[in-house]
Amino acid sequence: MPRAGLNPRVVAQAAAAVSDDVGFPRLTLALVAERLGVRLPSLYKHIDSLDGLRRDLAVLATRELGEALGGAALGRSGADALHAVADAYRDYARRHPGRYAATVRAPDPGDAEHLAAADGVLRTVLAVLAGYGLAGDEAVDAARALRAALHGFATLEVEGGFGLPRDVDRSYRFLVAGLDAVLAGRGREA
Amino acid sequence: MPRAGLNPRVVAQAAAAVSDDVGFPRLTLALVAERLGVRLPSLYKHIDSLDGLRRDLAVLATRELGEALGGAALGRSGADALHAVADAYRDYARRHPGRYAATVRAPDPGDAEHLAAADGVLRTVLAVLAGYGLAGDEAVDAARALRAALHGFATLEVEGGFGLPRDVDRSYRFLVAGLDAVLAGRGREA
DNA sequence: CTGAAAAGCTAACACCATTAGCCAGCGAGC
DNA sequence: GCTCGCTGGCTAATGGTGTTAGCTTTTCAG
Repeated sequence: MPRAGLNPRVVAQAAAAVSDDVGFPRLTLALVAERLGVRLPSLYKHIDSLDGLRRDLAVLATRELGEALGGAALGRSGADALHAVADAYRDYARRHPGRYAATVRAPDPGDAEHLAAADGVLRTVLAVLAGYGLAGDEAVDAARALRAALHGFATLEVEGGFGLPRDVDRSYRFLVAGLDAVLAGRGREA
Repeated sequence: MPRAGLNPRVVAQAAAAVSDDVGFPRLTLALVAERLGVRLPSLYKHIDSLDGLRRDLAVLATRELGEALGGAALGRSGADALHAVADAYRDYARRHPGRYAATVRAPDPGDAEHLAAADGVLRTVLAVLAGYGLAGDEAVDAARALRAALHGFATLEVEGGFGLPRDVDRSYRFLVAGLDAVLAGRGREA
């Protein structure tokens, strides 16, 4: 019997695929093993536990999200950058709902790899805010507000939380326009 | 052996307590039964399934949230109402994190009870927006943006997603001030 | 070619959700 | 006040899941 050639990275990617298919809360070792054509206990040669796999998935997804945001911000600034980054954020959540859900997991303080991934996202956001003239404590506040707005919208959209018939794209543009207005207002004062 | 005197409402309340204790994802029938001093299968006389219990909890929590928001809005208008409602929203999420997490579940279209609970929340939000002169489609956009911002902030705060040392209360005030500014700007135009 | 590390396997266990079927408490009505 | 029937709780059993232990076989270094 030839070997399957697994390693932690491949297993995490399979977990990402499963999570996107069935939803993050229904991610299960049985489904990951099935997708990899392997018996369930074999996974334990490459992961610590289900929770460990969830952490690995969070790192993978956070890294991907950071790359997507960074790519969107590249070569842009000001409102242009804000729109591109916000679009990239929403796109990632819609295209990879399971991965995105894994993203909300907070890194625990000693986890350098996870912290680095989260820092990648944060750096791009702070760069966008710098384009509005925001820095220091105020930039942290703005980054949190921005992330809260984007995360809340993405979650509610993906989770089907917008019941009313109003077009979601329009509401999204309303939100981003509002974010731009707030940041511009704050930036000018600084 | 005397009876325990359960009913669907009592079971849902126990589920709410468990969910606040251990977190919504770790809500389990075993823990609910233990809290009620009853064997696990006995719960099935009052619930349909674990998923059904999660729905019941969502209804309970959404109703409570609606009442909290409605109470906060009572007798206020404009920015005053916005601040009160936003504070009540954040408070509810912090005091009842498990219940709050249940809140994100979208009602399925045929579920009148759940829809009514969600409508209670929506009505209060729309009333606040009316105080800014917003109505119609624009009010729906604003309601979504407002909910996204509050939900995103609450989730990230409760989940421990704010890693930086900056005071979270200050960031929260920044967010609400921004919301007020956007709504005031939009309202004036109308 | 050989030996040892690593990868995948089977077997076993504990925990959970769910269903079937039993028995006891309790109220309606004679 | 007694009985009948309903209802609420129970035990037992099943299938699925995460986890560990221990075995076998592939694979690669020397």
